[in-house]
Amino acid sequence: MRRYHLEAIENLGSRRSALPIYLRFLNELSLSNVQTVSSQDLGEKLDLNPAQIRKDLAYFGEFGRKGVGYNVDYLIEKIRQILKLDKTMNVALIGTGNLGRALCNYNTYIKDNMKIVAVFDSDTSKAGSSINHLTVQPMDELPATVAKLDITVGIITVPAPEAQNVAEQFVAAGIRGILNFAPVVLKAPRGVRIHHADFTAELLSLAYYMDYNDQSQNGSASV
Amino acid sequence: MRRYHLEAIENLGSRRSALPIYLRFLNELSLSNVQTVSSQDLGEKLDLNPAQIRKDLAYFGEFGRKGVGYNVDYLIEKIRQILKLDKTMNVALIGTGNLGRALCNYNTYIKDNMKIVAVFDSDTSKAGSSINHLTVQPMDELPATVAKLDITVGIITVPAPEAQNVAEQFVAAGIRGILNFAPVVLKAPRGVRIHHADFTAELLSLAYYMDYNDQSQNGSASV
DNA sequence: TAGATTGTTAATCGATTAACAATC
DNA sequence: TAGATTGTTAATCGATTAACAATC
Repeated sequence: MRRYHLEAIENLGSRRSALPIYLRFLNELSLSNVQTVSSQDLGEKLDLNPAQIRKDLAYFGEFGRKGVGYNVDYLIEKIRQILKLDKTMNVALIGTGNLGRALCNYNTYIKDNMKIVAVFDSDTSKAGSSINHLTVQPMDELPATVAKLDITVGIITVPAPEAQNVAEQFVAAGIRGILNFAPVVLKAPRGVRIHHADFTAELLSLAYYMDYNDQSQNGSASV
Repeated sequence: MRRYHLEAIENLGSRRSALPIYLRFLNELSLSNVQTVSSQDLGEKLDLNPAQIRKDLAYFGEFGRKGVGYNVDYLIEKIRQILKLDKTMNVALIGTGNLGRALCNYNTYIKDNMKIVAVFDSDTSKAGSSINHLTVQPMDELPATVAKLDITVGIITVPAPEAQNVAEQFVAAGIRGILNFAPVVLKAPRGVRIHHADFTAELLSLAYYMDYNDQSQNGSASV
């Protein structure tokens, strides 16, 4: 009786590696003036298999030195290059509910390379109001603003039923990547990348796993 | 030259199935008075392989009828049982920044089975202020409140450097599951389940994939 | 009955891990 | 030199998909 599949929902870290995750920890190390790190160290801290980390990095180049490890600052530089974090991207956000406003306030920059430069809401009564130095615009200004400000990324924070429609307006306006917070699976044409930031799914599965943990305490199974 | 690994960051949907995702779509169908659905239909809508969906569901029981498909309402009921969505869980949230406040306002219920019933902030000057009918409490009241209100789930919306510390306070107070929004990998003892809702990692990898799409348009590769 | 669709086995595919030669 | 740690190959493990008998 294996729990073969729901395991795949897994919390981050254990499975599926990710350069962004490495980068975050490397930045910490750099701040603490650590100069060198081994795949062993990284693996321990991030709960990953060292072989996996070496393989991930080796895929993009030879960044380490045998017998020594990885130079922290050099590795940071390389990963930033790979992830294209050098050039800043302009971001438009649609949906000025609580979550949308939170993101706008988060910082004008959400992470080093992403900057929210325009905010929209389909509710025209909201147009003209101000969020963290940005003026909320009506939807019909989207195409012109995207072109004018060279916006390449869109963030969707509208209610689920509106999300697909909003995504299509982003695509029509020429956006290349979308981060979707609405709890629906969105479709987009090839050439437009959609990432989902769906914490409601994480919450829903949490209860399941909490009980699963109960069981494993009564004897069997790992995790 | 395969992009073998970063593919794993993938947007939801394509790989790794998940009962919560099925449930969401089934609920839509139910609202539209659709009575029956096939793994084919589900697969098309959710961008998943029908065999995968059948396998996922079959693992928990025989919910379908050969030659017919799945009864929507029956399947909803079963999935809700599996995910333990029947009983409500009480949730405490720590960190009343923009994101924390957004979640509190989201609804007193965040999803059917989770209810934020207490809010904390380590900044004692914030204690006593009110967010959506909840009074912000100082951290030292956490253990007593968790016990009194039978809180089993914790949400972390503090800055990254504080997150591990906050998680440990949750654990000490007896919480069983944590949803972490801070961009760090948290450690917790066995028996405590941690899920990550890390949209910053999704954002960071977005740029990488947007360029990758460029390349695939110039000839090669799938995805 | 003929057509459809499940549940499940078998085949494929891909990802993770172990192991080790190369080398700092 | 001896010890450490990479990059990478080979072995394992697990997940995805195809295929099909069972059956509605």
